[in-house]
Amino acid sequence: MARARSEERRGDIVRAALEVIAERGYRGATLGSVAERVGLTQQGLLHYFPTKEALLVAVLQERDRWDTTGGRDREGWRLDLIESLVEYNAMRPGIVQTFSALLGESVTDGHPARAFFTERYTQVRENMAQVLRLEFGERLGGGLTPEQAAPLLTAVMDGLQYQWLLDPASVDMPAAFRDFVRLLTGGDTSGG
Amino acid sequence: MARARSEERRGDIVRAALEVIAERGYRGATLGSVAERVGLTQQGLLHYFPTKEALLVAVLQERDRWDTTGGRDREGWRLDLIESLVEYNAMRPGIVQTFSALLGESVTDGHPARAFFTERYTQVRENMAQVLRLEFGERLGGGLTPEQAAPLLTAVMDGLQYQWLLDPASVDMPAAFRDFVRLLTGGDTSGG
DNA sequence: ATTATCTATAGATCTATAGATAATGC
DNA sequence: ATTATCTATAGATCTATAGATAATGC
Repeated sequence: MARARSEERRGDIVRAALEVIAERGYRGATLGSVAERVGLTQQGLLHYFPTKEALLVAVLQERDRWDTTGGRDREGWRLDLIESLVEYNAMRPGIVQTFSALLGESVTDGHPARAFFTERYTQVRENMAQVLRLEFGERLGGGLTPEQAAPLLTAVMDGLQYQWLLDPASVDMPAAFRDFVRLLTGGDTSGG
Repeated sequence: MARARSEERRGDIVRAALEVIAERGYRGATLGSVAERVGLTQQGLLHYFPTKEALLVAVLQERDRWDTTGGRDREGWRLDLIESLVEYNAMRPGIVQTFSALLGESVTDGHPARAFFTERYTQVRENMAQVLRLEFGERLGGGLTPEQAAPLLTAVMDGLQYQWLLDPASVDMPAAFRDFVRLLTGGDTSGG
């Protein structure tokens, strides 16, 4: 019972942290504001996560559960599932904002999420290359190899997220992503 | 004399701010650390920029001078100049880091750079569409219109910057960008 | 015993204001 | 007069530690 109650509490705290980080970034997020959101004092929160960085680690692990694109054991990805993921993301601006803010911060010197993102992107590029190879073989549109296309596919996903977060009315993220996939897979070149 | 000296000082301060923001982001950048870098006290710096936000505004204006891709009066851009810009960026990780960190932060609620980036991306997409139209007409690879391709081109530039900043040894940013341009312009599809 | 929370608080910072001092430019 | 800087400091925060209190689980 106690264990289960405790795990629940930790989950609540991580969810609150996701929200606060979306609103203010990790540096701007205070333990007090996360604690308040779950009805605890700041010191009460530290009982569950002994430091602010420990809470960040839990948040990053949550990301891996939520979006397994970077997962090592995910062989089952196909390009249309990635399109679906982008569509799903378009319905969850909060969570997209959390991780876009974290990615942005992570490039600063010595940021505690830096190693996480570096490793994650290495893995994501490998997985994307594998997905592309399995689905389209050695050559894609423009004569690109899967390894050449993988960082582009990844970049488009991230870059579109920023444009979309800044101006959702002007950027149709899923449609733009599908446009890119069409381009990549050497879709119709003739035009309408 | 005094005017000239003062402008110099302001320029020094903005350059120092670019560095500190690259290292810690805007929220993490303190006026004291910027001031120290130019040999002033924090209060001395406030003589030139009365608030932290005023300094940020100057930093964002500096971006517009440095990278005029978003400029309203830039009709002279061509795709190969944008490729050159990416190559140039690859030699300036510091400045790329500054603006990647700022972009990441800017998606958080009420961030003082948010309006700047929102407007800037609207302008950048328009400029990119114009460049693509002038150079390649109404249809690009995959049958995309210039307006469809513009957000993708923009997204690839930004997305590649994050991957490159996190792991410069693994991501050849200029080469990847050229790959994308080749893809976009319907380059060789036959493969090697 | 262990777990969950709280109050109190140390120790660091941070931005911004007030007001002094010295130098420069009419 | 104006400009450039400085010292002093108010007023807010922030993270993390110490230690108390109450409840839960052997």
